[in-house]
Amino acid sequence: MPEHDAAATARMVEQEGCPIVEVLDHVAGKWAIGIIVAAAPGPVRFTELERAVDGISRRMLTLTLRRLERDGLLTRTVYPTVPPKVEYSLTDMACELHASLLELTSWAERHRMAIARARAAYDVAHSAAG
Amino acid sequence: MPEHDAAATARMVEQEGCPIVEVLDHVAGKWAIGIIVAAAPGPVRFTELERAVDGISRRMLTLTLRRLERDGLLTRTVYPTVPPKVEYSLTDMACELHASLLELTSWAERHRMAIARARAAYDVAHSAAG
DNA sequence: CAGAATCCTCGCCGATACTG
DNA sequence: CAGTATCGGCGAGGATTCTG
Repeated sequence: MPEHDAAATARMVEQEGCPIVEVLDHVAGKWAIGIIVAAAPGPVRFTELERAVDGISRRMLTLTLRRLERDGLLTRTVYPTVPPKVEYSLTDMACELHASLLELTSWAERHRMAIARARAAYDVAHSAAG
Repeated sequence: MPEHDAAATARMVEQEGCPIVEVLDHVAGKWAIGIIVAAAPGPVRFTELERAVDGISRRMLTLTLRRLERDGLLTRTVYPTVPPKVEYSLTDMACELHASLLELTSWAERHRMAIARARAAYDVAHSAAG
């Protein structure tokens, strides 16, 4: 049983919706970004995502997929075959999001070196001096 | 004492830089987005940020500011007056990021209702049925 | 293949109190 | 005004094991 707070959920629907900070936390969360970007080209299977996202554990992949599905960003399609086959696709809502997320990962890729250097500089400055 | 793992930091600088997932986790983290967006128009003071970011505690504001400064996204300027005055500004690197983050918050704003509804729907579907 | 279940650890994060 | 210090709960998240 997930047992999410039903009262809180009802309040959200009747009022103004989900708090922005919570939306962003889900949608731009540590693993969600990679998953959405990886799922954008088309239906993707569980194991493909596991390889694509890099560093994610099976557990966190499952949990994040469930949360994204609950938020209406992913659709989950089960094919009752042996072995089982499950495909994840972005909803229209998530497709709209995809471009921004791509920009984000592109930015991260371009600046990862600069960030590493900034950190090292900060660390020496704040260990030697007070 | 921050005591970050110096060996790991050195490895990052010499090799390919900071892992993307970690960059994204910092830059698009729960509070970082709001802070960067709020600081984009120009130098912002601590208390302005505290009011702007909505829901953030003084502690998390401080910690997130420090982390963003360490990553080279914010510059912190202290004016030795009484009472003290501290201003935070985005670095060029962070300015580049700002546009993407704005798109993100805009998306979140537009879809918060839909997300709340999706959740409610998911919850009833997965409590009644198996 | 695509998970569910369990255990355990670590860091986020709020609450509170104190300071230059 | 702009922090720092400390405590404590709770959830993120890895490792491992089991399953239809």
